[in-house]
Amino acid sequence: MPELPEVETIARGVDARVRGDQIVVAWFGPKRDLLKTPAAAQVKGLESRTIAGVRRMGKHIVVGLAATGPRTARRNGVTDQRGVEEDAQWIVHLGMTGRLLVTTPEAPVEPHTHARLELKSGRELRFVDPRRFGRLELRDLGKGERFGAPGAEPLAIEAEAFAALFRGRKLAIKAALLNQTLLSGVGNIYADESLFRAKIRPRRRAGRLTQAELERLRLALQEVLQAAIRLGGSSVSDYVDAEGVRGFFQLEHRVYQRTGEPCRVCKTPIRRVVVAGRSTHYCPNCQK
DNA sequence: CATTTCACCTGGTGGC
DNA sequence: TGCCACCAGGTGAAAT
Repeated sequence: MPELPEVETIARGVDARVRGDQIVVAWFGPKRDLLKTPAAAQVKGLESRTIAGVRRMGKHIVVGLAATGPRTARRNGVTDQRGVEEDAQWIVHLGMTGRLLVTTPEAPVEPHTHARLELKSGRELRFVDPRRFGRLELRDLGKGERFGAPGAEPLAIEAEAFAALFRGRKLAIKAALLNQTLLSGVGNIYADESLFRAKIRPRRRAGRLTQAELERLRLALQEVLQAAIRLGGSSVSDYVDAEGVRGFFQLEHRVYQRTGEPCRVCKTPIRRVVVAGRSTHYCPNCQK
């Protein structure tokens, strides 16, 4: 479900609600296939630590953790942030159906709730994921386990570096956009939407795109991701942010899941094909 | 090494 | 209503 804009929206929302809070109790459910770090080690790394901040890296949510010391003690309900130094990271990947929610401990526990972090403020951070394609991991920075997304950051990459990613590659440009070791954060929706806006067919070989096409693609990708972040992401079925609010970018989709509907530019019916094993939508007239 | 295919899961939808 | 096929925002392991 979540690609870069959805993960960014969630990370910002969670950060605003839990930054500076302290984890009192960490609980993990019986389904352990989604734990990359054993539950006991995650509990140990989380309990009594302070949340230094929450941010996005690629499609991952990085929860920065710091030792709770006198400098982070809460005074008058406000946490003093001075001296908070991240010494561990809780890495959350949402997979297809994962959600990270800030609730109260009394809120009904939804089915497929796999983790609950009870916070000192009275809030609770929950991870819910029906399909269990998500992953939870604890990294100890003291052991040099700092998390780094493998691919380039799509919102920051510049023209030359972007072009270099695809040089000499024979695979379809759509498949290349989905490869997280090249770019981290692009998924099925934004691959299709950026290719439409750049007027490039998804099955074109990546290495055959011209310099001009690659630059159109980079700018289209950055624009579509930024626009989606502004609208809180795309809610195709059940995506919601940290507060349970849906995004609105699905209203701006020009090809994704619009098979057979008229192109918003030229009225040609949108076509669906399978590329890299994923549904791929494009306008056969606008995209060359 | 590069690229493709498939398995991993649950749940919703639409056809019969 | 039930049953079944198919589809879904992702990604890693296995095969080619």
